[in-house]
Amino acid sequence: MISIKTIAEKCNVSVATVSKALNGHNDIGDETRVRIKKAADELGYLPNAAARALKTNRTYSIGVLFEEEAGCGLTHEYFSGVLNGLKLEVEKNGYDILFISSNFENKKISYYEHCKYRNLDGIAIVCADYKNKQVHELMEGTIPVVTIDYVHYNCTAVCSNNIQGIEDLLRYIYSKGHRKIAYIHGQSNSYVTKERLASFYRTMDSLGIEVPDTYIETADYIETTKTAVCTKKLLELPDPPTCIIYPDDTALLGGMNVIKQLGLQIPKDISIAGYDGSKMSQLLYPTIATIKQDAQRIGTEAARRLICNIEKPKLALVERVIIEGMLLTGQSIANLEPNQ
Amino acid sequence: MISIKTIAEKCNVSVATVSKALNGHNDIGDETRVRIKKAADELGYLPNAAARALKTNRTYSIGVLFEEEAGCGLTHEYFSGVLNGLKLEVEKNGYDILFISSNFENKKISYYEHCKYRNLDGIAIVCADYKNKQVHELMEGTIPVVTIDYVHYNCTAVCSNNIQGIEDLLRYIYSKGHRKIAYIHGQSNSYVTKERLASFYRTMDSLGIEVPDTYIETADYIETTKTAVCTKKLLELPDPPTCIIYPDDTALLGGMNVIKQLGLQIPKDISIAGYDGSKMSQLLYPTIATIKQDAQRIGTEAARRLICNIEKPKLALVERVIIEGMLLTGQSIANLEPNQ
DNA sequence: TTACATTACTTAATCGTTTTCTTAAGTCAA
DNA sequence: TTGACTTAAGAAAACGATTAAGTAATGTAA
Repeated sequence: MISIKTIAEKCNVSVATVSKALNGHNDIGDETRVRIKKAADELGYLPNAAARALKTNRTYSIGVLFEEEAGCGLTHEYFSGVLNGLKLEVEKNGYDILFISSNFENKKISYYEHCKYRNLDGIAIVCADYKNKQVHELMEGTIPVVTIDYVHYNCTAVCSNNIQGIEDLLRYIYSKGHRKIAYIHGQSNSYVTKERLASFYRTMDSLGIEVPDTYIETADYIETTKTAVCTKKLLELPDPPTCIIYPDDTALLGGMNVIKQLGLQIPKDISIAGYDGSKMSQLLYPTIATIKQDAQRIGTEAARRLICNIEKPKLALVERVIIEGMLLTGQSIANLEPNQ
Repeated sequence: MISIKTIAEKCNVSVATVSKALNGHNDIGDETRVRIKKAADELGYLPNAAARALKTNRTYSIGVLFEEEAGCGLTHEYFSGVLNGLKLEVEKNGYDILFISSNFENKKISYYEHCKYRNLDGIAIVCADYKNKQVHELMEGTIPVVTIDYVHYNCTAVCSNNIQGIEDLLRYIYSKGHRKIAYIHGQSNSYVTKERLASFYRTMDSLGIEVPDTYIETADYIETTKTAVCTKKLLELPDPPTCIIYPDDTALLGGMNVIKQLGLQIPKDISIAGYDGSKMSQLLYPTIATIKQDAQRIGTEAARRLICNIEKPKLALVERVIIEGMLLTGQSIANLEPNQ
């Protein structure tokens, strides 16, 4: 293995000189520095990450927490988009990404312990169960953390603008003449759901529309069984809605199928909208009204803030970054006011 | 920081004794071992990964190559399924996953150099551009490698059974009475495509059906524009097919839309089939005939073989593992022989 | 009793870096 | 000439673990 020592011998200098030359210290003569750098190149020298980490307490690796509860996780287009953005930005800055697990040798340890053991420079929590105490231990520890779509007093957070997203979607639907709008929202305990639901009520309120309780249902994200049931229920109401908003584009499919099975047409008989702006939503027929979340950008931004907090601890800040989504109108919302 | 030294002082023994006690060497007395382990637990001791790696040349981390060329990559359900399986199995064995990039500090280095620098114990190539010389450098190096859906003389490979997959799909379509079957296949340079296409011709041959060249088209995976064009072209042939097989479930959507726009019904007027068995394919209306690839299992199996090769180099083997897919018949294939 | 094993430890070297403290040589002003 | 300063390099300790080699205390066989 080519080490600093090999170079030192070749150049007839000490290892200290080599180290300093390669790290750009200014107490090395120009001629010597050039000679050493040339030798390092020729020998194909690469520093040993472990040795460096041991000495400097910096690993240049970022831990990513990506828990997949209930089939969610890596296979979700939104989260993998975030991860992708994160990865690109982190790598651009010379860091690597390591997944945080709660295993160590044959036994279980906490996420935080795992991070300490691996000496991670920073942590990005992309997808996690925030009811898990271990996740809070992580956020309250001493390693810089950035959270995605979740706010904690001790961590920088990057969030999709769910409030604006729902408002935009709703105002668009309203502009097409809809007044009877139902909302099947996601699991009610999540941060994201709370924002979206509150924004739904606020926007409806500001539009002067009272929402009957029968128009609000709960279903899981991604899951289609429950949305199918809810859709049926909504359509069979004495005064059914003219438009249904789903938790996300995937969950929407459950409703879409029921609608087709009932022999109804979208958007002629019933309008529908999703959330996420998944690739698929724009490939369906008709294309779906939805809010495209800028997943990649959320990842990039999270990486940037995190690295900044790592490298300039004096300037470190607990920030709140909001990333705007974009309305995709699609063809799934009927125009109820042809005179407009 | 709690180190082996802290424990040694607390127990009045040398650091060597602590190290050996914790690592289960047998030249430590029972009473001492128990005392040391207890102290380690009480102090919340965790070994320093860097120090250990430096001394032992083992990092307990597995590099994953996951290149996203052209929007593919992490957001693809198949690949992220593989990654998920890989992650779970690797973690169960006390390893962590690190993404391999080609960055180091501010400059570019090769994947292989990156792996050497990080001292990775093994490498899983999940999604890569095999025309890239760097990928071959990786496969031909001295670090154990497992490849997914690609075979190289120097690496263990875990592949989805594409040959059987296409055969199963085709025989099912045949059994429903179809004889005029078109195949829009993926990019022709890939290993997977070659297998599928060959299997298509072989199966048709063994069924005694001659395939007109006009029934074979090329499109990209995931991409819908080209499949839309091809579908139109196929349907306008003087003697159009009764069934079209698409590169994958996503690319199929492009064709599906064209079909609907032409006012045709699936499967009454035209039958279609996909590949992958994506979640979405079974949520569409009608549900799609497709081959479900066992992505998670492919990941698990890859991890298992890789770790085996790492830990027992004497038994290390270049293996070829084939993972079977499963036919999902769906409702998208018309029954042309009602008497059957 | 001697010689040799066995047991249960300790000593010390080592992995590849970084960094503080020295040191030697050269420069320059008084 | 002397002392102070600057520059360019080296020596050595340190990071936290592992491990080969050494050592004392005990047991045991001839």
